[in-house]
Amino acid sequence: MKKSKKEAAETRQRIVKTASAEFRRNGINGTGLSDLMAAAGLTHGGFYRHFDSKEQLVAESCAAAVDSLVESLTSALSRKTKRSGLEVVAASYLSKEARDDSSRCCPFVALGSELVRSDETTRSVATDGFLKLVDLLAAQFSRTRPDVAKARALIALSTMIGAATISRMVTDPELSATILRQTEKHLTEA
Amino acid sequence: MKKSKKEAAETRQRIVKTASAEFRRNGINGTGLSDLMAAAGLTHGGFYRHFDSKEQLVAESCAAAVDSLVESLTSALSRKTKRSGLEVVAASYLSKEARDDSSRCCPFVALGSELVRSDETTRSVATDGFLKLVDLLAAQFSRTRPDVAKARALIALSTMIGAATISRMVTDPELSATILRQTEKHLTEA
DNA sequence: TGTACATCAGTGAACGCGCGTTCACTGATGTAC
DNA sequence: TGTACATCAGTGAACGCGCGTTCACTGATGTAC
Repeated sequence: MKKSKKEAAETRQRIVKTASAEFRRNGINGTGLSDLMAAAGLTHGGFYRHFDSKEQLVAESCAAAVDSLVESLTSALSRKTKRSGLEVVAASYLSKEARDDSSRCCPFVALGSELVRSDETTRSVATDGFLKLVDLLAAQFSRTRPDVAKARALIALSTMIGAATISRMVTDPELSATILRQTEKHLTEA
Repeated sequence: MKKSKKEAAETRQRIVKTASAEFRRNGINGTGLSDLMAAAGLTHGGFYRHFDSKEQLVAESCAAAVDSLVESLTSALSRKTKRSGLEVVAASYLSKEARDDSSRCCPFVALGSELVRSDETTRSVATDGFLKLVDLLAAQFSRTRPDVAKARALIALSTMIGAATISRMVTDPELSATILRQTEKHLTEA
């Protein structure tokens, strides 16, 4: 049953990609390794050929989630429109579609309070990921002093992450929509 | 071993209060009923004399956490200072002390992404709690149209919740402090 | 007011279950000669 | 290039553990007469 090195590398990548979606969808605690491996088309026994522990996969899939978010934001930003960079990013964070598609959303929105309780390595990976997002957004504030741009980006991201989290938690659909709308308006008018 | 009605009611209250701290400290999934009951000075078997399920306790302790937060904010706001209401609230959300004391912090910061995955009842309780905080903060924006004050409060709370969550997640102490400081500055200068 | 009895808060053992992890095994892959 | 053998990706059963929940039991409380 042994697979070639190339196949094994593809399998590993598939597990990380699946995990990055499943963790965001069902939470870290809510995603068992058996279900996760099944979702990747494998049985659970093979997991430890690729990873030392579940926590290691959490860290890697958090990094993968950030990378795919950065990629999708970069691609949206490269489509030249009349909208500012911040408008594009805010629309991506604060649309109803993003709110309802947890498997593809920002990992800090989907997993925020779970990441806070993750181990040092995972939190360190999450920190790097957050800084990547800060840099990406700060770069959109052209003609602004770098330190000011970074502060603005940091605040805008915190605001979007908080608003997106609350908009998911709330049971009243109207309130949820209001949170998204008002926050987007606030960010793009300032 | 039966206790009087008064004692039983006190016990129930003690369990909710303990849970409200323990859930915030260790997360909902990270807090087992045995440990929780032990922390309240009881054995786990008695739990179901007071609650139908763990989830019911989650809902009640979320409400209790919001109530105690509202109380502590109200008390801080009533101490007349030169600071505006928003300044007082922001200081309370974004101080290092608040960041490091998870058992007493805002439940949306401590449990955000876990509450999103909780059941309808819990999320409904959380929604009511969020609206209480919105109203409390909106009331601080005097001489402002009520709908504008509510929008401002909603955005300020989202920002504080997002920033506080990220400041806890991040491994770099300097970055964590910067997030708190810049966000507080941003909120109180606007 | 006193007595007999039902109630029920709290105990601690036990339940089934799913979790993360381990392991013996299979058989295709990769390597040494 | 062909052959013998070591490697190891993936399988599926099994492990111990802690979880939420249930239950028989105890004995003080509360109630009916």
